[in-house]
Amino acid sequence: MRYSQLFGKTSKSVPADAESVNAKFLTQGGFVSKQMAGVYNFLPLGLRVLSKIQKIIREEMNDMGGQEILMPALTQEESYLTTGRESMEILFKTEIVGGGKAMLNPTHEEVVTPLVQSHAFSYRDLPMAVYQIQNKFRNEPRAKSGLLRGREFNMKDMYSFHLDEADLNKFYDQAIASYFRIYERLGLGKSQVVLTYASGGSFSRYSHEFQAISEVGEDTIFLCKKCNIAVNKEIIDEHNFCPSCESVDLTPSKAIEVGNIFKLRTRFSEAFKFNYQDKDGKNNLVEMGCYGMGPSRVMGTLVEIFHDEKGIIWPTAVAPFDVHLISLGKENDEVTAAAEKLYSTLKEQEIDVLFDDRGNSSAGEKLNDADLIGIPVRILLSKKTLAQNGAEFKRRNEKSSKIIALGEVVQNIRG
RNA sequence: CGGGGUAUGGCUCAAUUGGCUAGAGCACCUGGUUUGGGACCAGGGGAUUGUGGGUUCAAGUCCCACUACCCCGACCA
Repeated sequence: MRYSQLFGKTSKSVPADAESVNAKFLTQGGFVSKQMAGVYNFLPLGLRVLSKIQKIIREEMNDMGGQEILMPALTQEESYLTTGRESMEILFKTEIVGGGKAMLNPTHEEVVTPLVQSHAFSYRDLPMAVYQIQNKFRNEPRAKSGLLRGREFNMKDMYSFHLDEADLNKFYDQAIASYFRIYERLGLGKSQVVLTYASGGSFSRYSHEFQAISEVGEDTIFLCKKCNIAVNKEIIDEHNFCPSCESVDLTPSKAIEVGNIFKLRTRFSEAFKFNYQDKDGKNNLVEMGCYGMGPSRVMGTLVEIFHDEKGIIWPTAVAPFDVHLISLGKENDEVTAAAEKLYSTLKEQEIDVLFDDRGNSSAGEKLNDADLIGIPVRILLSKKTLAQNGAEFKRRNEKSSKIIALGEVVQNIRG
């Protein structure tokens, strides 16, 4: 991609209302553009990052047997009356012309439960799990912090259906492992995302949150350093010890919730009378679990965790491009020619490259933009580097740069 | 939903006690110069000052209402 043709340029000044780091850098870098409070447009750079996050999540969900579907954003009021959740304050409600009401789904239990019910009748159809990646709508009293708390936001939600509690428990534990693999691939290790015990609702003792340690987080968790797990505020109010080792030595820490899983048990199958028939011809309620993770919030979280004063430092797996190629050449000079040639070579090698081909921008402007956008590897061509028949190679997360031979650029990028 | 703050070209800001044709920087367009950390010269386009009322000879400026946005808190199956 040529930077000169990219839709969504960087800007030197940032809107005064972009206070949080993720809103500031993502807006300034041309990744997103705010529509209204808590609602964002994703521009080409931003969509690339979001898609990469979704791809990783999708692969792991498929890996644990989830089947991807797509449910509607809009659902008739009746389903919410069935579960008694029509009174949730965060529900966006709208009138249907000709009568009736519809809701913009804040989560999809009201959709997925009757959907699966209409296609699964026998114990032979279970267990199974479906998931989708789709936008959710929540009428938050206060949207805040850029992508961290929105009114419309991207969400992966998986729902699992089981014959009994034991099978639910087994799948639930697999989901925990799967979530940690996702965070790991996103660049967040076990010291950065902590399994956190939260209140379980009426049918199970605990639910679990995945909390990314960050000063800007709106949650406070209480960390047991011995077990590397935490409890949230609700739990600490009930009993102030680690649920695993019962230690009382808990350290408070601010964190961003980047995942949340629940054992729903029969909360929804009961409401919709979702029974299956077992071997003996007896009807039993289906056991359910749900597993949420928000790609857009994850994206904001990554910016909050991986940045410096100049801009974003994307983890390799989610960076919008692999390489940021900068030419400091003039129109029709040898530097420009060499950069064009290198750009073609990189594309031929299927390396995803953003080529800053602007002829009328200063070196400083290009270098600062590269730091702001945060692509992991920067390759720069100038008179100086060409004098050595080379290119400058610099990683975004390192201070130093080095000159490498023009013929070895590809292997340096891959190495 | 309670408290605090803000609203002026696309963006960041200015405009004296209420007083002349609402200024500047960035961005954008034209021409020229320039290229290793946000260059320069010349010219140019772009605003009914968030919305609606009110006071006044005169309102960006004062008053009232509303709306939007940001921050703190509450809320967050």
